[in-house]
Amino acid sequence: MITIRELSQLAGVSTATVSLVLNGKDEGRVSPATRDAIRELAAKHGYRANQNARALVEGRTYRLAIAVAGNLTQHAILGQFSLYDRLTMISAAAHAAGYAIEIVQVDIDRPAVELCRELVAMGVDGFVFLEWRDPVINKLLLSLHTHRIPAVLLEGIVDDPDYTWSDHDVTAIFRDATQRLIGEGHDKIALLDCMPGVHTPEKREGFTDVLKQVRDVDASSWIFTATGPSVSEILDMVDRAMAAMGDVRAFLLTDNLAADVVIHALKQHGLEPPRDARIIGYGDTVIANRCSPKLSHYALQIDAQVDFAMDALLTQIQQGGDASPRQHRFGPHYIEQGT
Amino acid sequence: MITIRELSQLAGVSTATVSLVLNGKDEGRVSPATRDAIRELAAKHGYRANQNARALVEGRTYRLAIAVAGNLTQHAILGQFSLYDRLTMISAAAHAAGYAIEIVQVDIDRPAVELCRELVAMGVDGFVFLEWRDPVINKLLLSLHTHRIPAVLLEGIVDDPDYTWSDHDVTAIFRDATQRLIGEGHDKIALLDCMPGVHTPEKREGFTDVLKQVRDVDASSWIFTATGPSVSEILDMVDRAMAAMGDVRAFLLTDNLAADVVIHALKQHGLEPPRDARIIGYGDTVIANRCSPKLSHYALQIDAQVDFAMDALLTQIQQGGDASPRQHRFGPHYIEQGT
DNA sequence: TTGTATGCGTTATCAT
DNA sequence: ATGATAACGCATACAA
Repeated sequence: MITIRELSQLAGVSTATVSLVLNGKDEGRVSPATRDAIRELAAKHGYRANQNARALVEGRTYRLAIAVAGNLTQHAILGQFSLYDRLTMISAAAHAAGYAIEIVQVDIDRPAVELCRELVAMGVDGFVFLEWRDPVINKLLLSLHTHRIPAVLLEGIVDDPDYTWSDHDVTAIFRDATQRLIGEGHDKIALLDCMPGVHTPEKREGFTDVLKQVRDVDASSWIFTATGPSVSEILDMVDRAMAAMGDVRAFLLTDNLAADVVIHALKQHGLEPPRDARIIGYGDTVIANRCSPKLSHYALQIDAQVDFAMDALLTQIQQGGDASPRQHRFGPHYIEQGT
Repeated sequence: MITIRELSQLAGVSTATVSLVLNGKDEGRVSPATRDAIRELAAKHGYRANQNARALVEGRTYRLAIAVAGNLTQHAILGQFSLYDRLTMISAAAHAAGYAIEIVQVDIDRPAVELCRELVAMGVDGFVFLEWRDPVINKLLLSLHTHRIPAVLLEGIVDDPDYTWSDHDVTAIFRDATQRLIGEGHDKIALLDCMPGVHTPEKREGFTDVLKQVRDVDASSWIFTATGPSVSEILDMVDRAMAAMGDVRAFLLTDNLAADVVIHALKQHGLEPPRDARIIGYGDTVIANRCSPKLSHYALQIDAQVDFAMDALLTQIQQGGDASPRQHRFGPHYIEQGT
């Protein structure tokens, strides 16, 4: 690891000059000749700034915390399937900016005051909250806000305009999906809610609203629910759907997770997607790609969300808290595949 | 954040004394009175050492990398389900020792030389390799070894005694499981291999060996395979097992992931576990707890493995590479539950 | 038993 | 346009 000092000796200039150049702060303060020489030298020796020295002098830690909600009794197994992807993406974005991360499970059953204290005591430069549906998030964000510690909420929404978050627009997505199926000429559509409790109102609203507007039908009887994630529950749900609306050939799935089982169930009813049945899912693409045929679905655009959130977070850190909060709701992003 | 200097002023001693005490290096060098006073003061003000300053002076980064194998075309979705747990545990252990982490996806399809260079260039103090089954791990470990960068392999085995790893003893586990079922009086046992390719030989060996020794039967015809993870594949596997050995009531599952589907399949055959059928699984406990009834299984003991690996890694970092490598193979750990 | 001094790599403030 | 130099917080060799 070559240091800025060695670099300065090689270039025959001072460390200050090198620092200016390498941080892009040489706006008409360093001659183009020396600037180019320094850059070339740095590239040649593969110079990489020592983040610890930088952190020390800047009074930061160059560490971020990724906070995931959980509790002791009930693991967030459902959302867990692709948490790994999210963590990897966040870590990559952090790494690119010189940050390392810490992953912290926050037990939401504990008193909020304690949680706030612990989060602050972590001594990180910023927080990424991942998939928080629990209302305690508001208290945590407020606490961090008063401590002037930047934080973003990834895949979640809070009302207060002071906070930064990004999410996808669930209602818009299910609206778009329903419209798509109608546009394809389907008279009947079944909404298979295989993940009740997760954005259930938004999903149903998008579905029923469009059917009411476009077709003037009350689609509430076209919604079928699996109370749990088990195979038998899902099979039962499909059975009920087929029993209630025998000639339905279009299905909207509230989470890709159940796709494999749903496809199997449809086959048992003599329907072979995509030939005999049309299915659209919603959720993680990696999961949509697991079933055969691959599931057409609306993606969560995690990569775009991570980009947005990390950019907002790092900006806030850099500007010392007087950066304005950002919010973004990602619209429908449809991926056509086998079904 | 109170510093060592402020602490020293409060205690009326020098920073050196405080440093010695707080790092436990005051072996008969500081009077008990001042030592206690310093400790009390530190606790009172919640002193936490600035890791960046420490890192700077020690010439370390206080960052670890967690390297996960993957490639662009095929995501490690199967193992991914509980990667999140592992990452969280590792991060917690790292945090306790003052380390932050970076998560890096290593594309195993790329040239090993490139990968090695990139890993070294990360500039971390150590590596945790998570669930590597690809032989390229040997090259990576060798490269890091020559660069004197500590590394451990979690849930994996390499032959070379120079490397540090921990894993569970798959053969021993399936031996134990088979013995357990025999001990319970089961004449016939079906091995349902729902995850071919992952430790397949070890699993089969443990199974057939015990049945050969104890019962003198050739159990190779008692092994049934699902070529993929899909629901229909697994249902088909169970169907074949039931067709081939109609009165079998004991089932050994090569991965908990399929438990839900297997239970469903057995119910279709009129078998209600645990009343009519006995099932033992293998794998992550969080997954075993998802099905109903909960799956009895052999656990991976990830927490113990993380403890072991992280302790080994941190020791190696602290001792500057002349710490001896450690290996450990965790034996069977049975968890009795609903099935 | 305790204190002083030095240096780690960087940024930023002043001179020059 | 560039160079000295002072911090930042800590660990440690050395002095007292």
